[in-house]
Amino acid sequence: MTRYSTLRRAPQQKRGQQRIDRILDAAAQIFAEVGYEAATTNAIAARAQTSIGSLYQFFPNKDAIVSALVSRYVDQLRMLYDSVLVDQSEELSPETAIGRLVDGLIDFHLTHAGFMAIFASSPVSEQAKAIAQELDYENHARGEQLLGMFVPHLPDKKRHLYALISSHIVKGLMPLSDIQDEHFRSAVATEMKVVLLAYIESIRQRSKEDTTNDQQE
Amino acid sequence: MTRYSTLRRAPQQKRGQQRIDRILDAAAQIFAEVGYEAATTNAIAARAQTSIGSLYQFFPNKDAIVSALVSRYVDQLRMLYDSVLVDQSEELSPETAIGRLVDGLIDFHLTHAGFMAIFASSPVSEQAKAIAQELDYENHARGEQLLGMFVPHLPDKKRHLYALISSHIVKGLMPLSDIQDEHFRSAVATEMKVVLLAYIESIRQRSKEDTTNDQQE
DNA sequence: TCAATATACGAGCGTTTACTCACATTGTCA
DNA sequence: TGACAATGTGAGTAAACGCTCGTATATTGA
Repeated sequence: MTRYSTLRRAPQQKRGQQRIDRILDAAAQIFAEVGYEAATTNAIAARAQTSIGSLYQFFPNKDAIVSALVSRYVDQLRMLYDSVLVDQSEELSPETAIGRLVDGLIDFHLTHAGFMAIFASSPVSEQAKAIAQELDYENHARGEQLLGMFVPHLPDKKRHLYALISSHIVKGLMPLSDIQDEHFRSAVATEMKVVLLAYIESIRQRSKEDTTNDQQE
Repeated sequence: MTRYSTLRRAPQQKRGQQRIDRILDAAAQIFAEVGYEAATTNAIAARAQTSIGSLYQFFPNKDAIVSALVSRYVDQLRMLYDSVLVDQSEELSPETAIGRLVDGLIDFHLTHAGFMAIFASSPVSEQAKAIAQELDYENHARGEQLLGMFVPHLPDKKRHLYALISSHIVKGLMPLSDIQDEHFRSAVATEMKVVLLAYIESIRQRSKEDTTNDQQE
């Protein structure tokens, strides 16, 4: 249920919707190939086998195209998290949860390879930046959720910080899984899990020490 | 000893060199403020209190300005690593080495705040991209060097992978130290050290298991 | 079938921007 | 001091690009 809040006009007929989809697919490709600034609206229209006029029939400007695209991805990411975390029956061990999550995220990034690489941190428009933050926020919020499960009784502030760190670790490692061969990618996946689990373990350790100290005072 | 291999003409007089420096400083500011694409050469010249003509007297094009800038930073980064790692008398513990390194890197990023954030991963030109990879390479190579000290007898391939992971963890966490307040920044620094040390510990552990298994066979 | 609405088209307008060039000023060295 | 080189200047040029608008075609509903 991607929101086209940024559309100039909602499509009324089937061909309108199809054209929008084609434009978005083409845009994703071209952004991935040359980056946001260098991607011309004319090139996007051409790739989508339509005219520049048709493009602007639906999208008020270049920004709106990126926004719609990112919106699409945020939705997919949300679904990914839900499928990994929610539909499981009862208690997950950190190992299996992190394992599934990392595999899922790598797969996600692989599917949208180029675009994510370009977009993740380049200086696109304000509008798009705001929507992109949803993506970061989603990762962070889910991280907090998981941490809450694995390390109970963490003060809010600490849980917030730890989740922020974890999500940025993942963000930093993701690009590694985009480029290289299958074998290398699975090695990266393993390391990503190791890092996160080791970090969680250290959080647990420190949390235990804190409560011990509290009791002493 | 920043290389101006990209200059159109090497400055012969003092004022030429000064102008180049002013232009680079101005460029760093403007890139940080608005990003690479949106930064106009005219704006850079204006900020440097010079004319657009003078700018193009030395720099053949916009790319060359970024390249020179990045070159500058790579050199500074190299010096940072040397000061942290080399001039120490004998054996460093992982704790102190990582501690110094993280503090140094955060300080480095803070000094060049905006520019790094913009540049680190945005789709600038080919020329600049190549030089930026030097930066990544420097981080990776130094990571390998450190790992070699802390965990001897690691196969080259593994040391390579582990260093790659470590450098990308740092890269991912760096942006967190740019934005927020002093207190938050030091918390991030602490976590960064914890993560890296925990990761190194897990590498040590696994390396030990490997050799044990080898002996069993 | 016909009118009304939705969609499609692309030449071209207006603006922005990297970069040039003809000329002015300053520094160097005999 | 004079002459040559180095540096400085900014109006102007050419190209690129986002986007409009007048017009043509397809779809829908009655």
